[in-house]
Amino acid sequence: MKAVTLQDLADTLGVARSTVSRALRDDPQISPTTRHHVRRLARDLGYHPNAAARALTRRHSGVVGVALPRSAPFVFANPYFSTLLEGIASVAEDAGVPILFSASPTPDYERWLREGRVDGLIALGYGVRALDLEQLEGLAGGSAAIALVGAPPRATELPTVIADEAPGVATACARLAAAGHRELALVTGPEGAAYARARASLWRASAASAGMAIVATLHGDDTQPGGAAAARHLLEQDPVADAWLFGNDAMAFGALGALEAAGVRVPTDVAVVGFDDVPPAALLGLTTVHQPIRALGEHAMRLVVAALRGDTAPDHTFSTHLEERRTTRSAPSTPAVSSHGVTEDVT
Amino acid sequence: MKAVTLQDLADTLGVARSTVSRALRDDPQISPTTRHHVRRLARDLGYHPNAAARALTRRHSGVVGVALPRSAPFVFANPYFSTLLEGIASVAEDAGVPILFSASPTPDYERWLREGRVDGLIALGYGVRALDLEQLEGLAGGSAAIALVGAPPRATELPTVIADEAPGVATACARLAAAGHRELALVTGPEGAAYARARASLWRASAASAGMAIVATLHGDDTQPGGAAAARHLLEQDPVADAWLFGNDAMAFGALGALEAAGVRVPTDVAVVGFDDVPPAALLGLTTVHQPIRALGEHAMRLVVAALRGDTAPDHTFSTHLEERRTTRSAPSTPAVSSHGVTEDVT
DNA sequence: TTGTAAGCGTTATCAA
DNA sequence: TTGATAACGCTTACAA
Repeated sequence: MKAVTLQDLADTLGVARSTVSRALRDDPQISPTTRHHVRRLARDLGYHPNAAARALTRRHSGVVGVALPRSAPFVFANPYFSTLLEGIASVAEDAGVPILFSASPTPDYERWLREGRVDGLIALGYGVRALDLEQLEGLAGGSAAIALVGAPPRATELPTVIADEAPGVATACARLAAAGHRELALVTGPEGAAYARARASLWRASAASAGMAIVATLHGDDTQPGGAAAARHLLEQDPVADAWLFGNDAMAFGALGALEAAGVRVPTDVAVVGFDDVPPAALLGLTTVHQPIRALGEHAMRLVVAALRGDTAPDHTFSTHLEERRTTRSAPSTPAVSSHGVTEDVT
Repeated sequence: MKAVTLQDLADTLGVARSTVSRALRDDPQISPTTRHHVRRLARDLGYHPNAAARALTRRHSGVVGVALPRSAPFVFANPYFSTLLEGIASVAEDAGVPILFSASPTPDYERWLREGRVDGLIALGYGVRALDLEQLEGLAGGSAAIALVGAPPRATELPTVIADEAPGVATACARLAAAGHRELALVTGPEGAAYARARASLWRASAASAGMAIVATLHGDDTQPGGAAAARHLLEQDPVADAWLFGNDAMAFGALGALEAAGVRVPTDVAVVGFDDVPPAALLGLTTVHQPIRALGEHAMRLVVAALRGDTAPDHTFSTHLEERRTTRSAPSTPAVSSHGVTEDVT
């Protein structure tokens, strides 16, 4: 039951184990015959190089870690992360790089880098706190290949993959204004999260310049139940805002369910706009700000793979746009009902 | 930029590195003072044990591999796998076990085990072929901790986590029959997949004993577009079966889209039943056979973690049930329209 | 309680 | 082209 080692091969072949090692790795200076013999024996005996020993001498593991921002139930229940992982994993697959992950909220990932368990790291979203960021920057100064996905808590030199949210938000506001909305409700992400704050102020600014106001702001937790709860709160207000903006699609899904349960018609009574455009959004006909999630993941892994090879991958700027579906109403074709000039807001 | 090693600590402290090693690991026989000194220095210098060296001497890595059945885009686009991973990852998180994965279709995982890269393995679904199965059985005879999720291609001694599909399917057929359906269409999974074949014959048998017949069978590819394509085919038949059974929810989602595009009303014109009950199914109101996907994943990881510790986890049988939602019609409350005796089929 | 020394399985350097 | 041999960083008998 013991594993076959290089020494075993060397012994039964009567050669030095360095010879075997070389034969197995296409070392240019090795006789074709011995190479052949060694390989045949290796196959016959089922030899597999020990990963730990190899990593120890080579001083790298060939593995890339992915740091998830929260615990497993949250991350895997959220299609945003699945889609990000889809992008990450598909590039990793092509590059032949195995991925190590743990959903632990503890910053295990920094330890992994230091322990040599992984050579590179992709840190997702608000899993990165200001404190960790400093550590990561130090590590990156060494040989670690690091990429961040999503807005970090502060400006950093670390390669960061992010999409410009302004275009999508601006279009959304323009459309909402054109459809006659004037007072909106906003359900943002967790209070502490930098990205949520940024997104919220972007919505506010865009709404203002489209001639609308945000009359109610709630903090959600980025989950579907959280969105449902927010919806119930919003429904209690008087008057109820007739267009609701969400910090992500998951919350919008929850709200849609709550709205249906309450017998409120969408988009007739209230319009709903999500954020991210995760796959189920299309299924449900949710109008949402589209982010190229999968492409973000792909690019992050590409950056890391390139850094691992000592190369540097080209930078790329991602954008967003509005995906208009069935949870918002379009601008009235006949301006009969609305007041004059309303349609001027449309871009 | 070089990493701090045990030797470094030993040198600056003037002790042997074995002493340092012991002090760092709560070795019972070590003086509290030296232990304290060592630990303080370790913290100050930012010492982190090298994972490769440790794995090399300890002969295990502490990592568990997850073998995905297909390539990344397929796996992560499918909520079934996300949910499975949710269960797997949440148990792993509690146990402090990192997860290594690659979505490569090649059986890399068997190599991983032999290379000592992972100590245990969870192989998902039809990623396991008959050939690999033999290898895995051999490995499990050694010290490898292996668990399978989903029906393997043939009977095996390997711990397998699976849900009994019969109850859910039986109820579905009973309800369909009660609602007046007599001729069904079935869209199964990939032709070669063992699980798809099993599921198909279960549907056939259950339908028959509920007095219905399956008049059309199509092979889908378990994806949403595949389901949409299947739906278009089914719509061309004459007459169109008025209840459609799908091998998984993803295909049912695709079909629902195609049906809507074709202007066919669900469930009035055709009833749709999915399989798995992935999260979006509830969102869409899809009637489907519920599998406890997350629990399956949790249990698989529990089996592996237990095996890693030399323990043995309790066996558990999972079941299925029908989740009735809006894509099937219920039995008529007044038996006026249907012939006598129809409602007798209801359990 | 601590030190010495022999591995763990591989790679790499230097001779031969 | 091949062979010794010294790392790589840690653990673990066995001594002291």
